[in-house]
Amino acid sequence: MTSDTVRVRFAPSPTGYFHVGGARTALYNWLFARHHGGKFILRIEDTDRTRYQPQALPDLLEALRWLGLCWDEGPQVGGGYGPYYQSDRQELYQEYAQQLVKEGHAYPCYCSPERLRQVREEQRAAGIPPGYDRHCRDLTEKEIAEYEAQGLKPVIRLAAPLEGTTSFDDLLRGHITVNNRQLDDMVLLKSDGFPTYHLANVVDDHLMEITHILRGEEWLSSVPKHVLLYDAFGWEMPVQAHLPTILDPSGEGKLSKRKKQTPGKKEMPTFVHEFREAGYLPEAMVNFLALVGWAYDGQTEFFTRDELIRYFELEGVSKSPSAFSYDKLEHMNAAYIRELGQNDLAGRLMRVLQEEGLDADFETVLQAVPLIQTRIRTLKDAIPLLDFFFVEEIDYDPELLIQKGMGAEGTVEALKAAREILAAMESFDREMLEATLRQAAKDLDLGLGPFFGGVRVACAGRRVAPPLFGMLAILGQVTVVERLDKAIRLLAESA
RNA sequence: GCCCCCAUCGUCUAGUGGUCUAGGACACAGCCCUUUCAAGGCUGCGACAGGGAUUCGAGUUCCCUUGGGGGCACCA
Repeated sequence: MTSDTVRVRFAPSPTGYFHVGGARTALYNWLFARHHGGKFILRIEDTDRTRYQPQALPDLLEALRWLGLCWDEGPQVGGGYGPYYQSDRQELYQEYAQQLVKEGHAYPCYCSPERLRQVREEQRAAGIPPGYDRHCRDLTEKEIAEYEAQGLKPVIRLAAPLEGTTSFDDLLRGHITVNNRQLDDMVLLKSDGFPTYHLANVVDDHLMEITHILRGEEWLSSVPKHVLLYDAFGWEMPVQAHLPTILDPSGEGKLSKRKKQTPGKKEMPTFVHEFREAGYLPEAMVNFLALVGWAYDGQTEFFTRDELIRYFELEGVSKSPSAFSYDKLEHMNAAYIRELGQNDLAGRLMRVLQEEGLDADFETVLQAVPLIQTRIRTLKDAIPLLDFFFVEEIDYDPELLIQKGMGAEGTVEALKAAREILAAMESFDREMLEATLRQAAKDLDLGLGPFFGGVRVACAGRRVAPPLFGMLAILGQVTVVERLDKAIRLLAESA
């Protein structure tokens, strides 16, 4: 294959929020296109009016942009093969369907949905594979005229061969053959005039000169039907590669089909926008997603975008379904956060803090970044480590102040001592704070843990907080003394 | 029920007949470091689904079984 002829497409249907599984498919298509210097096309398959969701399209476009998967042709960017919305291509599908009817490859079917359902039920009851019984396949001109006279709107069905076999090659799975008896006469054009996936997909892939189809494994069993269509049209079928399914972390069932609520467990994101909101970095998502079903050498796990483009090969794509590991994603996200420049991280944290309703200022966040950079796995993890910098009064349970082995009274004494020492300091920088407080602990004969622990809770309102000295320096002497005073008062009151 | 696909540690995977007493990563456990929590360092736990066949030799090839996944719409 010549590298400049590769054309791949990602063709989602706007029926809901954009899912990570779809993102992985889009990513592989994008990587494949970039690797071969080809084109990545985005096509919107909006042919189902009943499932259409208006928020799905903006969600999809935003998610793809967030992940950095820019498309060369498609919505908002145009291209020479448009339109890229199938709803704008209706006449095209109707023409092609009519062509097939004319040539005897397809026929109108007037069966009602009720009849079809009934047929299926009977088949199921009888233990035979469900499928259309080809009731309308050999209608006479007269019968057709009668149906039309009744005002019935037909669907157009493909006249699939009754015998023989159909086979094709999948780049990942090799040669696949099915018995034509398994194929039924699929609907190409619905009675509302819209095409089904099968027709629209085949027509568009041909017209858009798609060279490689990389899509989810769930499509594998409909490829034989597509082969029939390509044959009927006399077109060459693009190269096929069916990507393994992404499974729920339990390994049971597709991630996209998982029940959102697992009792007793926290709800994990599955939509791309949810990952963004949860504080995952797009570069980490891309790196991680690339590795769900693909490996380079089994050793390297961190790749820049350019490295992914350079190394990505279909040959490295796994055939078996893979579970989606949130643990590994978090690990990778944390690693990416650690690699971020301080200004960069601070900027990203600002957005998260503001979304949380905190009145954060960039300077303070930037100062705090070195304290928390190794402590957060997602951007959202920063909230409990930073929120107390940006509120007037912190609110917490006074019980938290009490340190192990010190009791309430001992803690009050330690806090009072710390308050006096801190209030008396002339310079409040990190080094000075560390030197002073360490000396104080020694002088007071107090353990570092309990002594520092009380001050930490008094100033942060939490037992887990950023490293003490840096935190105090950022808070500033006035605030620190105020908070210590309050802590002493609270503890005295509750005792 | 029928059809298709798949099968290495709990998970993601490396492995394309001999270098495999099977490598890496996540998770988990222990130790070190340590003011909390992390990060970091070291160590440990842990897999070729089962059975046949081919071969001097099989994780690697073939068959069967089992298991898992997907599909069987006027949805994509």
